[in-house]
Amino acid sequence: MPEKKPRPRPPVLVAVDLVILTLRGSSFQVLLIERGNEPFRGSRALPGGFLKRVDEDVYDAALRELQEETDLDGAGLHIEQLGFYGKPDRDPRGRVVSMVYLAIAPGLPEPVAGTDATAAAWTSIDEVLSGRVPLAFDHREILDDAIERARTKLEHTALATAFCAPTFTIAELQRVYEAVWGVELDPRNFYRKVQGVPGFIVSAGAERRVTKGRPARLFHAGQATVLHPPITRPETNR
Amino acid sequence: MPEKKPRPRPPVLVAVDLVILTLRGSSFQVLLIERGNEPFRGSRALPGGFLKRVDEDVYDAALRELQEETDLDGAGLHIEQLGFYGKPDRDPRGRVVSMVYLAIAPGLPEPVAGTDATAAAWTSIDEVLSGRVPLAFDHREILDDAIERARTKLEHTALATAFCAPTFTIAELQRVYEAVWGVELDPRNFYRKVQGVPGFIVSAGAERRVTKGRPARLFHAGQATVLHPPITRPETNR
DNA sequence: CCTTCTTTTTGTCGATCTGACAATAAGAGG
DNA sequence: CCTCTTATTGTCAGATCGACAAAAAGAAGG
Repeated sequence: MPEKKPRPRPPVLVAVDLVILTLRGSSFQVLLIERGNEPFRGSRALPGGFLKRVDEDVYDAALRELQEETDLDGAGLHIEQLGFYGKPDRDPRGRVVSMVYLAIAPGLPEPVAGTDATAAAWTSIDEVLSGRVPLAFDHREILDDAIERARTKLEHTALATAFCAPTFTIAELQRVYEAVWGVELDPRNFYRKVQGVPGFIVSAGAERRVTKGRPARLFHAGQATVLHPPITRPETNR
Repeated sequence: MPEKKPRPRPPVLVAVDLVILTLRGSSFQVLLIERGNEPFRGSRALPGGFLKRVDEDVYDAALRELQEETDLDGAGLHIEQLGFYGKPDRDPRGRVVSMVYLAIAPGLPEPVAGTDATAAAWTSIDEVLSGRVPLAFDHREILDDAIERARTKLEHTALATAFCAPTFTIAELQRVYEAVWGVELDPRNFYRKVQGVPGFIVSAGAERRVTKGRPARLFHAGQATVLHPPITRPETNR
């Protein structure tokens, strides 16, 4: 916080960016836009923008960007701070500090085309991590941080339920862990383990939903945010 | 990230604040300054300030503030991002967004008096949490987040070693957990558990250091950053 | 030197948890 | 009714955990 007599404050621009992760089928995906302006015109980038009014809350700005890019209103959607990115040379246009939020959404239909010349599209995480889809600015680094955060929080928080619809089966929850961690889990042990965590998932009546085999019970997210005991990630995969 | 034609950008100031936590004896403490200027003149606050130059890295600014307030040069010291705080009304002087870092230091001697009319002092966490020491701005909220972060990270990262000198005993490490969590732990089980985590602590020769009872072996931090298995917090204490 | 006290380190034991994997249950589709 | 697929319940040996005993290694005092 400030002290001293009024000094000239460096002109720094504050941006708000979003990493929106989802699961479509068994594919771990992120929402990217195609930039319509320089710099990095034509490149993929994370959705985001600057504060609109001087009194706009940073969190509200994130919700606004979210709604501009997707048709999500943020209700029931998981949003948390990821961090800030403020290297002096990260934007060639000048000094820009980005406040980045991480949002987790259940599998959604095709994204809405953005306002102007921007087109939003779900992109496979693998496509980005392999380098086939290069990202503008330092957004690759930001995405790496977001993925690492999601992988870690899956272990000891109820974050996995944010990838699921309001009601889901245990097998669907397992697919979240498998897709985000990139591993295969034993359904029997996963079933037992998940049910053993108090407050993680609660039965949603005796309902059922069908695909091919035996009908599965439906659950919804419990009130627990931290998992005791945690769902541990197999050590073979990092 | 930005799009569109050049628009007027809201004048937002970027501040950098620090939560510096340490352990002095068995007391969990935070470094606070006494504000020498309005607003909140005379109140306690977290150390921090604005970027000095337009091309100053945010992280470098945090290191600079750290050195101005303590005589630490950041070497061997744990520093991580805590988050950003950007509510529109958090600073009566105008729109200020704070980027906050969390620093963990081993028990240090008395802090250095700050530059101008500011005095830095270690303050017991309990004094602040109980409300006996009110903080300026939204710094109470920031400190709450920092403490929560430290408590959680103690469980599954090697953060506890950042509270210790380069070389330490297992009993000293235990005191870190006990002070930060506010619990008592069984020395026998703690000893066994800590040694069972690969890469957490490594023996520092057959050295020893004395107080009263049997001499203890010395260790230093291993290369592990995440703990497998984690050091679980007793459920009695939250 | 011997006894007492303190703190560290090594064990022990039963309850619990975990991972590998068998077996059963409940439909769908012929 | 038979087969195929997926969900759910069991089983079992090895690992882990919390509570607690016991041994080890000095310091302090007589």
